[in-house]
Amino acid sequence: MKSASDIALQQLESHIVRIPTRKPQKLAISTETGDTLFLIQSGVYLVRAKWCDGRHQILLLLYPGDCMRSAAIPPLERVEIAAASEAGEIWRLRWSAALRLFDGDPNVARHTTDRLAEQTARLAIHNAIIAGLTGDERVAALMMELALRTGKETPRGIEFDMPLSRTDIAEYLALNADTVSRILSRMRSSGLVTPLARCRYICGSVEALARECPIGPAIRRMHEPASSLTLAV
Amino acid sequence: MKSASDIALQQLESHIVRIPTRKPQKLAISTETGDTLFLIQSGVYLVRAKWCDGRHQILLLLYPGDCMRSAAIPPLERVEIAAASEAGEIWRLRWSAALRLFDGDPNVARHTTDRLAEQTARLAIHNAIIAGLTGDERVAALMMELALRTGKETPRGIEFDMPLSRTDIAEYLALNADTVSRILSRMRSSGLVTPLARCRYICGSVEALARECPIGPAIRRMHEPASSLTLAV
DNA sequence: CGTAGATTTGAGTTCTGTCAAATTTTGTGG
DNA sequence: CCACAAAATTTGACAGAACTCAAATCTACG
Repeated sequence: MKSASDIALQQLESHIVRIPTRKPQKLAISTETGDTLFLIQSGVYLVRAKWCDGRHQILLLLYPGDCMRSAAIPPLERVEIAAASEAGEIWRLRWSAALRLFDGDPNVARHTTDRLAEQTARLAIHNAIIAGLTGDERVAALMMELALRTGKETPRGIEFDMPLSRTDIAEYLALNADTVSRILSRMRSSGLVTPLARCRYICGSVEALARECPIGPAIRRMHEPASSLTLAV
Repeated sequence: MKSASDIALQQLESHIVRIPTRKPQKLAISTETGDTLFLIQSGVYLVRAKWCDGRHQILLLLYPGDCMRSAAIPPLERVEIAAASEAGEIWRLRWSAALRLFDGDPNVARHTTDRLAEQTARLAIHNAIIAGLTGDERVAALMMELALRTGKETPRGIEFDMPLSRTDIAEYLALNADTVSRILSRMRSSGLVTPLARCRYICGSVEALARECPIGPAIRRMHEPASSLTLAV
């Protein structure tokens, strides 16, 4: 069964640039390049901003199905989309081409617009996380996000990859890499998450994680697979 | 001369609810109400989220010309749009009605979509401000934002209203009201801004403010009146 | 003029950042 | 498969920025 968006995307074939990526690969987003739409096909990506004085910051995580419009990126010095997963694929097309498609197919326009609205909501909730939660609560929120978005159910809990290094986590959660390391040590010893391998964790109970952070329910609604925000087209 | 968006908005007359507001007035945004589009006509508004434990937080400031789609608001407990200016006007229409209009007039669709993308960029830059700047730098960023968005040039500098209370500022910048008060005292004594009256300031040099915060140039590009992001329709 | 609310300021505490050293992990070549 | 170097992570000790609590002061408004 083909969904409307599949059909619409076929019409775009000629305009889409398919970009397979490996782990540290980066796509630059500059204002000069012109307005661009990115469609995440597989893998996790980081939207990272770099400042004048060499400081970095991760604004947003992108998951499969997400859309990202470069005009929605603030005019910071340098912004890039960095591949966090070992392998992934991202599609790129000019916003003007997307607009032409939208004119012809309102359903695709709606789907994309709704996805972009979801990005906005994710930014807002991430704002709330950074602004209002303690370090431990922020890390718990990130674990929930990754477990719900990319995890797989197993008899022992939800298993998921952690594609972010300590530095990445710190840049995403507005913490220090040393502090992140300390917090993860505490989470390990309290049994909230258990490392299975390098960059792979298992979480016995997402409920326990949710109890660790005051906006747990909102994070669940935002990232849970069958969420009302994941619009069927 | 009528702009395209003016003409398009005329077609919407029958669907728009015009809401004049006074200072502490609040418009509730709930997921049950359905997807809604808000158009700021005049005044400054706060998008405020309330958490379970009674804590508040201001996610975003809205200025005249801004659009806000309720689907772009995260599923937090309670979210509301609060009037910050003494008087203002905000228009409300259902997203479904907006979509019908978009189908008929691609220009309005583009204008609205671009405005919503600008909101996303504003959220992202606010993220960067909260995540990476010190308290003093954050307040400087807020002053720049208000001065550039709502200020008027005078021989002595830019004059602007401060529609936010100390508590509001604290909720917006992820600080404590006491800390905000201390920072404002320092800014007064260093002459970066000078109070003219209750809730009214004059800033002698926006450049001096920009020097106080590492992402000053980005804030300028984001909020300056003739910015490339303010799209002419 | 008096009261309620907002703001300012001080003193002490806590969380997180900074710096440095130890330890683990990863990648490379023999 | 092992040894080695480079990078990432962990952990400790200390410092600093911001929070909490409390009291004093100011402002708006009836």
